[in-house]
Amino acid sequence: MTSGRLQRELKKKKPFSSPEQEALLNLLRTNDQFQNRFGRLFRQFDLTASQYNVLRILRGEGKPMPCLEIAERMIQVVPAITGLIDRLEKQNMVSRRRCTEDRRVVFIEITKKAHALLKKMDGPVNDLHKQLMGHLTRSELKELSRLLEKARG
Amino acid sequence: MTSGRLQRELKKKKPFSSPEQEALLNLLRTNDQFQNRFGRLFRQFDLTASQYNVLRILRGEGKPMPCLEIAERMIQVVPAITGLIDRLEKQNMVSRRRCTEDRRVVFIEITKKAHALLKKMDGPVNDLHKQLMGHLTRSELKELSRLLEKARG
DNA sequence: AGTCATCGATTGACGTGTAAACTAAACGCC
DNA sequence: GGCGTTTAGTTTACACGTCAATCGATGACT
Repeated sequence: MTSGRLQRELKKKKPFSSPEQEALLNLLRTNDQFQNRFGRLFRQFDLTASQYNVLRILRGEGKPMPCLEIAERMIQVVPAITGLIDRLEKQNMVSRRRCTEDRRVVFIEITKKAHALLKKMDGPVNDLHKQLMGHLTRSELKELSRLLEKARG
Repeated sequence: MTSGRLQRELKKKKPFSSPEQEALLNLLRTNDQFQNRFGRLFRQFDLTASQYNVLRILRGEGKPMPCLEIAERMIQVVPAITGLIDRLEKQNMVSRRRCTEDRRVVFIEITKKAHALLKKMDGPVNDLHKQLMGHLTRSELKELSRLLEKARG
């Protein structure tokens, strides 16, 4: 009976009403647990998960990006980006620059300070990836990714 | 090349540095998408996901519960529960009652109004479960649960 | 009995996610 | 040129989630 584990974790009395429900709750719970772990790691560097995410996106792009494009890649609702950028700007992690051709768009640029911070974090972040997922075999990881993509699709 | 899908979704230029990272990001993304769907459903009934969760726990238990026990089952940090209960109480979904033997603990009880609301929501919630996960076969669902439990463990 | 540690719950400060309404710039089209 | 629409970004209001600090009630120990 492998299906008892989540039930036990939730101290649930009745079994799950369907495998769909069980998989869903497993997903939510695993995600929650992992996010906590990452949150704690990021906090050691005075960043939140979202802030780290923004910086990663900017580094990956390699050049300044408009606000909206960042928001899209984060699947984040637009208004939230403003405050996020505000706080990063206050910490000198990014800088805003108004585009001259289209004065509606604001370009966000990552600073040297942020670059250095990210570099310092790369090791620990990768370690955590390995720690959270490393005990799955390579084929299990591929299968997990496949199932999640199928679920999303 | 099945691994291209998430990369495309994130408009990422470089491939993932490891299967661990890819699985992790797939997890985060799938979770996010599903939470949005549920959030939208709950909002139609003027509830948030957390509030619904509290009510489900209370209904499942079948009798009043102390605050702390609810918090534990939600994996939620304790202080957040207070406000959550506050809002539910304001909507007459739960009621607080101080325990007489140990005056530190506060028992939370679900109201008839909440019971009726939950009953009305059961159908739609189950439908959404099916919609989100129903296109996976039974054995895929079991495998997904197994992998997630293993990842957590 | 008196003091100290612990426990259940709460409060306050901060960052974030969501929706709705708004500003300002750019575009489209006559 | 002028008018409406679209677009990028912001503000505001509210619900969380997290941490640190608090408060009253209980328990434990001497």
